[in-house]
Amino acid sequence: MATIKDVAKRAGVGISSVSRYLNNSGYVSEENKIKIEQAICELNYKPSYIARTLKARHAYMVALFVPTISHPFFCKIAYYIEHYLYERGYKTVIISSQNNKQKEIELLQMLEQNQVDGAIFITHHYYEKMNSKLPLVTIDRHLAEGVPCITSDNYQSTFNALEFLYQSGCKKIGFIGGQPRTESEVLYRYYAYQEFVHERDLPSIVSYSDIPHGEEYEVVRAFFENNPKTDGIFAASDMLANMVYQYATAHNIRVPEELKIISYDGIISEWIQYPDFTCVKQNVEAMAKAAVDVLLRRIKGKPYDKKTVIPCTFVKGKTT
Amino acid sequence: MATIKDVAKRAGVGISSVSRYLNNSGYVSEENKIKIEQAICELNYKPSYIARTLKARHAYMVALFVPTISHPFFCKIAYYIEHYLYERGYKTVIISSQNNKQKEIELLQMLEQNQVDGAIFITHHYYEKMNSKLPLVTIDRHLAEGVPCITSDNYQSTFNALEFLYQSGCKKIGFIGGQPRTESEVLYRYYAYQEFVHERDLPSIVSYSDIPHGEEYEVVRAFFENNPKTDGIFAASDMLANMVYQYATAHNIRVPEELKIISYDGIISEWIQYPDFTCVKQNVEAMAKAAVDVLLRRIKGKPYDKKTVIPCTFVKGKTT
DNA sequence: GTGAAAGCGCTAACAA
DNA sequence: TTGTTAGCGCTTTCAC
Repeated sequence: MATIKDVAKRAGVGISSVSRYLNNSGYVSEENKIKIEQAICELNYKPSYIARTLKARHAYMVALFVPTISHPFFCKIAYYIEHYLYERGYKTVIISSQNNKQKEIELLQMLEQNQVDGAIFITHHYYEKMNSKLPLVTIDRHLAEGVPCITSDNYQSTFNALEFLYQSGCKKIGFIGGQPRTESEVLYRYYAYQEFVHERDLPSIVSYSDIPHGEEYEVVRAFFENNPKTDGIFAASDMLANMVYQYATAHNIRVPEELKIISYDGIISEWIQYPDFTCVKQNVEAMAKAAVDVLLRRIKGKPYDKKTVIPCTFVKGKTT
Repeated sequence: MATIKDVAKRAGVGISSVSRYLNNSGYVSEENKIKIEQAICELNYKPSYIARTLKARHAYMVALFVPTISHPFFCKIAYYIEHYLYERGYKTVIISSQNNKQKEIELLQMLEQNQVDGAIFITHHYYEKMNSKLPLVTIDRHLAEGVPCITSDNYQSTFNALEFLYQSGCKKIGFIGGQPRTESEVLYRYYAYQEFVHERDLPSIVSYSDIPHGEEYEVVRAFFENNPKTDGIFAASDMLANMVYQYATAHNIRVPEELKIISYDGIISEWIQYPDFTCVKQNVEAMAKAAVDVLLRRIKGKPYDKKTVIPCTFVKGKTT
């Protein structure tokens, strides 16, 4: 590996001239520029990021913390975050935490050691140690006082979707969702439902618990056995909506004639396109862009918004 | 940020004693150990990864190159790769390349600058510059001579699946797959089909082209219009299998009575569980583990296998 | 305009 | 056993 020293020697100039040339800082004569360019080319020299980081105190890396990267929503947002970070010159270190405290601690160390410049969180844990000084941003989660948060308008879009079901004639509208373990923007989907049925004087038909992975169908089955006359479902995730549809098919309940379904997220549908769910689609790309933007503002010491709300899109499909 | 110097001063010892203490190398008296521990604690000192890397020439980071992280197969394998790398003390930098040459070049730079210690490739491009000296590993792709490759036994498992269709009574078995743009292990799914129908003296009914994202259904439709009497389908991916099922449902073709479907991958099915496809499941976790293992052997200069073949699992569902 | 020199925080060889 | 010292590759004053 050639170093800056080798380049300087070969070009017959000083080290700092090479450095100035590389960083476009200070003056380098045309004559020397050419010599340096040649030397760099001949030696196939690449400046060391590591050494630069040691001096400059930034690594151009950001850590992305997700509960699991193997999930439709998280991998999609990871996709856009990586994209926008890359566009701004940053690499993405992925940490699939499995709610593993140890990984959280390592992240803090990475931050403190300048191995990464900041972090984006999309996770369920609450971390007391994460004070607002560190360059953090969260998506859909409240981490701590002062940590900026990007979220979709869970409340309003859920409310609108419910209104749509109501206007379509549903009188027994159910809510099926997994209960988040911590304070999270996702809770607002549930709040919106409760306020909606209260306002409209409708019955509250709810399945809202911490659903273990793989138990989704069982939850849906139990829901329908307890509430067979439900004529509209708001499912808080793609996966649950699919289970509802599957249950309906298996029990000869016609969708949308007898049962209308609206799903939140609309991520899986892009892959399988069947059934064509009516859904509230989170604007994942915009959320990712905003997260990157706010984080880089923090890193660079620029002013930023404490909270950014991204509107959802209502997509009419064939299940309503 | 406290440095090793601060710790040494506070503990009243030399810098190298602290370093020795931290790295468990060389001798440090019990007395000094305690003093050092205290100083570290009081100052909340964390050794700088960056500075260490500069000296030691490795970053404990690995780059993972995928065409897109927003895809069931790639995000699942990314999940396991991150897991196993983490277990071995390495972080994962994700690069979602979109077949973007520029990102490839940056990766090479990262390698050359020791910003990452190695890379795992799951991508469609062929890169001439990637010589076998660099610590690379590929999954399901041939990159270049000498770059070790991890792959599932595409040929044998496809062949077995076709045999299963045949034994179940199918006489007109079709193959639908997207054609990889480069030499790839995935090609063997197609080869296996061709040899199978040749051996059994069956007609070759094939749709095999480079399918643009979103065009899957159109491809399936065209296939069935040209070959309406097909009674068995081997779909080279989850997504295509779903499209086939969707087409069948829409055209009142009963599955599995009139049409049997076997899907390769079986990843999406874990998310949606419907329909319950018979499928050839790649052992993603084992592939990831092998990739990490081979890569770290390369990085550490240990001997490794040029090619590792991971067996697939045949899972009987309700579409056959 | 330019280059020598002083670090960034750490490791490791070497002298004490 | 310990501390001093010379780098790792780069950036950045600061004299020349």
